[in-house]
Order: sequence, then structure tokens, then C-alpha cells
Amino acid sequence: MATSEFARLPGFRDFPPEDFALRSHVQESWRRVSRRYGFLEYDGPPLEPLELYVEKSGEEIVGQLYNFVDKGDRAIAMRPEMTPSLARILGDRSRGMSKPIRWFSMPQLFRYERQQRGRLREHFQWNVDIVGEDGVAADAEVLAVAIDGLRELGLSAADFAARVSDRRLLSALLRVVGVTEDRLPAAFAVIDKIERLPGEKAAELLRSEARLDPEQIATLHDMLDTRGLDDLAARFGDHAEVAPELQRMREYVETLEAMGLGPYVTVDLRIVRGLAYYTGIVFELFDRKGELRAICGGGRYDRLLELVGGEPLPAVGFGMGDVVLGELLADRGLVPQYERSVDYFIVPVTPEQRPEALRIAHVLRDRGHGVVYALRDQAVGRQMKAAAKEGAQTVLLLGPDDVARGCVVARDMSTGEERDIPLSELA
RNA sequence: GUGGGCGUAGCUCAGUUGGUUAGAGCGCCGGAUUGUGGUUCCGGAGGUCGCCGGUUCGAGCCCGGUCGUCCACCCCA
Repeated sequence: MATSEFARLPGFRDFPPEDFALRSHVQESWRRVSRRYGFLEYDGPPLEPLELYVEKSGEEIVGQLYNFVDKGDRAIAMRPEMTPSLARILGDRSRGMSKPIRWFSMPQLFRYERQQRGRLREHFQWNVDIVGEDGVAADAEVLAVAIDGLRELGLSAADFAARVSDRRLLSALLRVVGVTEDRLPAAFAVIDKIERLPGEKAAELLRSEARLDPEQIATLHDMLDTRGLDDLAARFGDHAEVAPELQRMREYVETLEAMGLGPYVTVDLRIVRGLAYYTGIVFELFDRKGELRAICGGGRYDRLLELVGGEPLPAVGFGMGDVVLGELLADRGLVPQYERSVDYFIVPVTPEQRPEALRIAHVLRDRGHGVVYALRDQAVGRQMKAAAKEGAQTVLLLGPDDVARGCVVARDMSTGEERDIPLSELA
């Protein structure tokens, strides 16, 4: 309810400490896994020239962007995704860099659309990319990072799975089915949403958009329903243009199996991805229960760098948003309990000990400990209560008697045990 | 952008067929407890019932609009 005069903008989130804790937990996990794979962190500006997105996705995307004209008459967009920025950044400097380039980022991204569950107007998205390597090992490496990112958060093969495909393989198969070259993009678009369409609607679109007859549509459905590379090879493997694509997909899957990630991976030709710039292997991560939106999506985009004016370099990467992931973690009970914690709470028993308490607090802080104390003179009982609320591990009690005999009393708040610490140790 | 459900305290909610001063639990603040916390007991603060308008003698409750939120479309970084 909007009790405050100024309401938060729809689709945007506040992060009070108890919510910020989950955000940190997720981002720190992402960062650990990235580094484990040798990726380096980068970032770019949240505002970019509007043309950066129009260039590779078409004018329609402008309707889903936060955009405006700045005081210098420049058309500006708040970044809706990171990949074009990465392409732009590398375009300026990739020539001098050793390949492959392994970079990751966790940008806050924006889009102007009506919010729904798992879909806000702002989110943090983990982006991981390998640039300058066109072999399937890079594709496998990137997917492995995405899978490990989820495993790091406590999710397992029982919770989520990757569905993988390859636009080159799908193109070859569609040509075999009878889709003409100029109709491939239209066919991709229909296949991308075919799971969400009722059967007759899908058939109608395949007829009108992809120009397929009923027999071809039946063959296509048969193809899309095929699970496993062996079955696909048995049915379509004797076509000259399909065989090498199947072989590549086989190598990709075998690489992931060699990593021990086989249980997470399923070949599924219905995975196409919406973005226009993907050129090869594409994948999405889903929760096994199928209750949520895709957790993560990515793939190979070998022409994007050249398209934005850079060195022509092959690239593969993914984006994983924090919103759907947060819901999945909550559903599986994997959100860590929020707890405040501080190393020491210092209690001057009477106001006379306050200067000594301040001195000790600073000594301990200089040593790297977290230290809190009451900001005004209070009864010991009150201060103890405050110490408990702060989550203090240890309370240091400074009474007149204690200080007189040259020590402070350290109380362990979990066990209640107390012991003396000589002031000489806190000098 | 289209259609629908829902908006009562910081949070989760109750509130009889419209009836006069709007409630609970948790949380928050304080006291019991001026050298010892988490328990317990007692007390307190906090709401123009999302907002605007309408119907009515009377609206938290009915009607319209609006904003927010959720769901389904659209779209999908």
C-alpha cells in the first residue's frame, strides 16, 4: 500500500538488508563460479545509444526499452541486455587481446514492460561469455558455468535441466523437411513458441508463416518430438547437410558428459531463443517442475561483434537473471536465513567507562573485527538486549571494578561463559 | 498494450445481510530489571480501511473511475 507520498516505481525493487542478503548470496555465488572457470569481471554503462539495440534486434524492441532523448539530442536506452555492450566494448580493444577472451558481468538491466511473476522492469543478470573460440568446447564450457552457478546455490539435477539445440542443425533439418531459405526465420519463430500454442494454431502458423503442407508439418512435429541424437540420426542422419551438424551436437553433448554434467542436459530442437543474433548452439535452463519461466538462456552469436563494428570474432555466452532464480531458490527452501552478526558488542557499565570502551572498540576495528556499542548511556540490561539483537558473538563488559583490576569481562553470547581479558591485550 | 482477481497497522490477516468509538497475532518502542541478553508478564505507539467520486439517513463492505499488485494473453533480455 502506498502509505508514503512517493511510491516505488512499478517493477522496481527495494533491497532492505534482509532482501539484500539474498541478492549478495546469489551474486557472490555467481562470482565464485566465474572465477573458478577463469573468467574476468567487467562492466559497462547502464545507458547506451539506442541504435546499439535497434541495430541487431529491429525497431520493435524499442517499445520494450526504457529510452529517452538526452539534452544533446542523443537517442538513449537503458541497457535491456548486456551482450551488445560486450560486443561494443570488445570492438574497441579485442584486436590486442589474447584469445579466447573469458569475461563475466552482473549488470542491472531494464525493460519497459508490464511486470509479472519472474518478470520485473529491472533485474540483475549474470552474463558469461567466451569470445574468440568457435569450437564446441567453448559452448560446453559456458553451459557448464551456468549449471555450476545453480549447483553452487544448492540446486541439483532434480531441480533443473538444460535443454540444448543448435540453430545450424535445426536449419539443416528444416531444409530437409522442405522449408525454403527465406522462410527459415519465420519457421524459427513458430518453433520457438510451439510449446505454448494449441496444436491447431501451431499448424495454422506453420502453413501460413513457413509455407508448409500438412505432410511436412507432420514430419516437422515428428522431428521436434524426437529425443536423443541416436533417434535423430536414425531418421535424418543420411542427409548430407544434416550429418555434420548432428556430429557437432554429439561432440557437444559428449563434452558435457565427460564433465559429469550429462544428467543436466537434454537435446531439444524446440529451443530456438528469441534473439535474432544467435547463430549456433542455443540453450535454456528450466526448473524440472515447469512452474517458472526459463532461469537462464544463451547460445552462440558468431556475427554480433562484426555487426557492431568490431573484429569478426565468434562468441558464445549466456544470461541468468536473479528474479526467476530467486523464486526457484525460495520454492526449494534454499534461501539462507537472514541473520545479523557482529563480532563484539562493548558495554560500559557506567558512563565513566565509555572513553575506555571507545578506545577498545577502535583497537578491535583496526584489527578487522566488527564492533558495535550503544550510542547513548544505558543500563546494562538494555545494552545486553541490544547486543543480542545485533547478533553479537561476544560482549565485552567494562565495569569500574574490572577496569580497576586491569581487565574486561568477555561474555560468549551463545554459551553464556565469561572470562577475563587483560587490558594489555587490547592496547 | 488487452482481459480478469485482489488492495484493512511495518508483516500475515479477521471484520457477520451496509449500522455509530476498526480488531488479532507477529514485529516495533517502553516498563518489571540502574553489573548481564534470548523466556515471561504489563503498558504504549502505529490505520483519513490504496486514492477520487457516486448511491444511502449511514460505506471498510455497494457502484464507477484511477493507481498499485497478481494471473492469463502479447512479448520474452
